[in-house]
Amino acid sequence: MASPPGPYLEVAVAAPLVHTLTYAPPPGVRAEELVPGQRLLVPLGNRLVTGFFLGTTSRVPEGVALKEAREILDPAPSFPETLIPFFRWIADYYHHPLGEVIKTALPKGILAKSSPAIILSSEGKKALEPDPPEWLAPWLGTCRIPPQETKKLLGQAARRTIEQWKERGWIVFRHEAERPKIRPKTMTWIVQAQDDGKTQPLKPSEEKVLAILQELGFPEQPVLQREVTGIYPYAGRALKSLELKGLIRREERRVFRDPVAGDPPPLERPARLTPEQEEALRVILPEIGKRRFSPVLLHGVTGSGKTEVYLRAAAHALDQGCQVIVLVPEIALAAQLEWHFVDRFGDLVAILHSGMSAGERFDQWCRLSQGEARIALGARSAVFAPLADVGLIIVDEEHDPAYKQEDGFRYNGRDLALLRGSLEHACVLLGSATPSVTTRYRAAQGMMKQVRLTTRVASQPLPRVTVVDLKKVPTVSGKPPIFSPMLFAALKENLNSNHQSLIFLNRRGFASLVICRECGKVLTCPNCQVSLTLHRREGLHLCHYCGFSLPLATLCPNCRSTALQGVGMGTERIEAELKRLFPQAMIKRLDRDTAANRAEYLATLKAMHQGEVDILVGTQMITKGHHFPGVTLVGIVWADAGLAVPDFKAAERTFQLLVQVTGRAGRGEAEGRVIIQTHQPEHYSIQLAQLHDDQAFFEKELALRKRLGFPPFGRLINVRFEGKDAEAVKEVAQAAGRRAQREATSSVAVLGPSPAPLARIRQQYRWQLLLKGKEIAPLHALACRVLEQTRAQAASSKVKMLLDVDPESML
DNA sequence: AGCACGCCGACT
DNA sequence: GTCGGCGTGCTC
Repeated sequence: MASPPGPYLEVAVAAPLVHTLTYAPPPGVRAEELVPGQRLLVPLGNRLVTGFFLGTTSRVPEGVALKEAREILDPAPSFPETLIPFFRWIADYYHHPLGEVIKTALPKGILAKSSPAIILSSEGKKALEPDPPEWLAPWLGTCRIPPQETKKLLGQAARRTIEQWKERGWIVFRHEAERPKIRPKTMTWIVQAQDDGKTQPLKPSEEKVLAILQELGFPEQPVLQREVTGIYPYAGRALKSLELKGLIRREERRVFRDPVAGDPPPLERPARLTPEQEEALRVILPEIGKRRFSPVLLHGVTGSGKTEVYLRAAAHALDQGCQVIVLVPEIALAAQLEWHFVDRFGDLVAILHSGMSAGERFDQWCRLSQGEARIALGARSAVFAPLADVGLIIVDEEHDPAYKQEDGFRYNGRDLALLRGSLEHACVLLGSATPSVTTRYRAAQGMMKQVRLTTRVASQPLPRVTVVDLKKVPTVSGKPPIFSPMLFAALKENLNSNHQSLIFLNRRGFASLVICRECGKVLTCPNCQVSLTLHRREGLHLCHYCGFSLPLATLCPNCRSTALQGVGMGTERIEAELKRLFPQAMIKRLDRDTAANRAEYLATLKAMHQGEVDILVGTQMITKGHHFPGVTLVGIVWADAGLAVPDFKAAERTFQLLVQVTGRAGRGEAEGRVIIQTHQPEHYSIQLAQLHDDQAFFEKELALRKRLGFPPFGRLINVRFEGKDAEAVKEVAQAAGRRAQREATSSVAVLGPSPAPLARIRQQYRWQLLLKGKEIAPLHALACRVLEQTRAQAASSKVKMLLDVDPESML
């Protein structure tokens, strides 16, 4: 069959294909009529899948039998054309198939698939009609077995029979596209019809419905069909006949499901800005609407009024005719900013986050595409919002590790915000009280502008911070107590004076790390400066970056002491201990486990706000964004827990967390107090957090990173290996490691392979191979070659290989 | 991913 | 001799 003349369509399908595919336009459609971003139904193998039209092309790849696209799925594109270069860049950078990138970017559930239906041919009908098998009888009339039933039959004994019939030509399989599950929600309105002058007799039910309509204000006002059926449940039929008689007209109108339940609480709108806020806006506003890439760091201490700066910047962008994207690290935090934006901008805001139903998300997406909403607010995936003229992208708490997606395609929302800003010539405003080392470095190097907010809005003083050395706390039965005498006394005092307390455990760590009871140091790798993990079974302390190990029975490399001790602790244990110590107190816990139940989570927050909770125990979750004016004491149980994570960002995270959690104390009238318990009071991240000296921390950390070649002075790609068979994973990882070593150049260092810090998750064994180098390009090249060379071996032993570009965490 | 093709053990 | 297991490789 001769191919129709070009141009052809370049299409990305949602399958793990490295290249895009080329199709001929659907029958009767010219390529020029299609709009990039439009969804098409295309044949792929012998099924039909959704494809995204990216643009026309005049060339058909060699040796390819061109197929026709089947149909256009919707008249308007799913995303603006401006996003296509963004998607292409991402696919390339994160080594992820383009179609899958697009699939991830779009709201779930809009991808159409196809499944086979059995169609009976006329010979088949003739042959089978006299004596059909029982299961066929219901379908003989229509000669079609719908896909759902077909699927069932193919899984049964009937399968063989069906295949024989197919060979005889009695049946054929026809692939039918399934309608995507998520569709616009519409409601039916009853509106006045054009009067054609004819009158027809009415049935009693029709009379009744007309009377109800009149009562509801018809025909002056349109009436919702649902209202009518609410009064008279059988109105549907009558309405249909009334429409046929030309007395009314029914209209389907699009409605948007509203994700913001209820009205926002009344929020303060400051009449006047602080001088620092004004100064910040003097810098930021001119960068917006200029249609040029302009990254700005907004470095403001907790409580300094960053939100108001965001709101004014967004308002300015709207005035300039631009659209705005606001990213927040996670939903728990989104709620706060969400209220502020909805309060200020109303329906112009579309909320996109994972806590919403697929239908709601889809609606919000459509409101943005159609220009009805002009501000997209949500977690990291909101960076893909379908806006054609973005003038401002705000990234709140830009340092937050939650911006990194840790499964599937591992992108970083903050980095993509910067990329999108540069591709679409927008201002990108990165806000944080504790900016990441990389961002601060960029600002210091003049790669982005920087503005600072150094004073709290209500000019509360920063709280008094005390550090308690856990090494000097007497042990109870050989183990250190959870609460030092000082923290215990402070908690007791706070309870007596009816103030609230926060107890915080930075538990990114896990039980299997080793601390020296003499000097407080955690065993670390001399090559990578990350902590060693205790592997009791193998009898080793192991580095999860480079594979360095020490024997189980080792002396502390720092002080030669034998007093090495495994440590581990969790919020649950702390809660139990608190309940034992203060049986009369109201104690609540907030962490990933308890927050899984949203109702319970909100109830705890509410009780906290109303002052009913005496002590709140939690993980990082409680450090973020919450404003608890009643809290006067913050206790950090084990500040160095996070330092024990085998991760080059451990010190940075610890510092950020301590500063953030410290900011929770004393936001009301009473002065705040913070007690930091730690085995390592001399560690710079703890000392400098105590002093609130982020400049000193930045400089110290930067010097360290420079020496070790970690970001921002170098780049990382982590090659991960996963599989059910521990031996196979190890073998594949080691084979890949040998290849990488062989190919390593002066510009790439190969660390490992080594078992991943949490070597087994959900029955999957995991190893990793870390590539480190000054530039990303050679890392990419090496990673690709190693993947390519190892692919066959990995596939045959069922080991999955994944790339994590710019890893945020090594867990 | 999904699906067909293809090449070896246990059944009528 | 067939049925059916899942390794291998491709999809415009």
